[in-house]
Amino acid sequence: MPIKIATWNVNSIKSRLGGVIAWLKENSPDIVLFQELKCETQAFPYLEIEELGYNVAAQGQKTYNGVAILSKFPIEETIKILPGDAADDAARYIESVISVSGQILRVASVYVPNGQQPGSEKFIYKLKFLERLKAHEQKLLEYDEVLIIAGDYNVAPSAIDVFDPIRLEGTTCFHPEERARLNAILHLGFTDIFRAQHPEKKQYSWWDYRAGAFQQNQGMRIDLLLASPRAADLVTDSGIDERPRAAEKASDHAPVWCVVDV
DNA sequence: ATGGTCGGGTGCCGA
Repeated sequence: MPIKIATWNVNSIKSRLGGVIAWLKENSPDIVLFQELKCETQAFPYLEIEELGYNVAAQGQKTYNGVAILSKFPIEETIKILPGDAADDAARYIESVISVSGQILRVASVYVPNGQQPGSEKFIYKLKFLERLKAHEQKLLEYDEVLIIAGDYNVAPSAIDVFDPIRLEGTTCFHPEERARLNAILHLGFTDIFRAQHPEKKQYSWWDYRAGAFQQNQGMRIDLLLASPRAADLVTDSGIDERPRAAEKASDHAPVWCVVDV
């Protein structure tokens, strides 16, 4: 049974709701992973989303961050924090077990910190967050499940994933320390679904609002769907839908999707 | 060109 899974950094669910609902209606993804809700949990537009046939698990906070999981299938259990740092209460991680006609699927929506500038305190927090994510994903791999951990990783994996790799080398989202930590996650056995399916394709998932970056296609591929070995074996299709990025009042990220035949 | 444009929330911060 083909299951369509999408990840999308919406950059404020409340200001994006019309476009998000239109995209959900047009594309009918079965599971959707949101980042950057920018609203508190109780302010999530549950009614409007549930009306489309989704169950919702959300973890928000005031002003910043915020992640959610939408599923047309029952959500069995959910955790709302990334283990490994009890002092970190930022709403950057949510993970659910989803039951698809008797089969178990585990998905997570992750919003990796942007990191501001290399060397800054926020950059160190980003690197530590990626290490925490690796430790958790390593544990999850032991379950040998169909597992997809997707979201805004805020790291472009390789030179092909940024519009000017020479100029951008060493800058935020394309720094060797970030790539090393993302690669450490991939080396656990995760597959970057889009890249595995489209080895040569230069396509981005994020474009800066400033300086006409989208119009000039000056972007980065920082929104990733990472599949466990069992999930990777079931992927039949994937892509990045740039159309919503061209719309009025667009998020600066495009949705990235895949199909898993469970 | 070391800028620029967004959203949140009400002064700037984060991206």
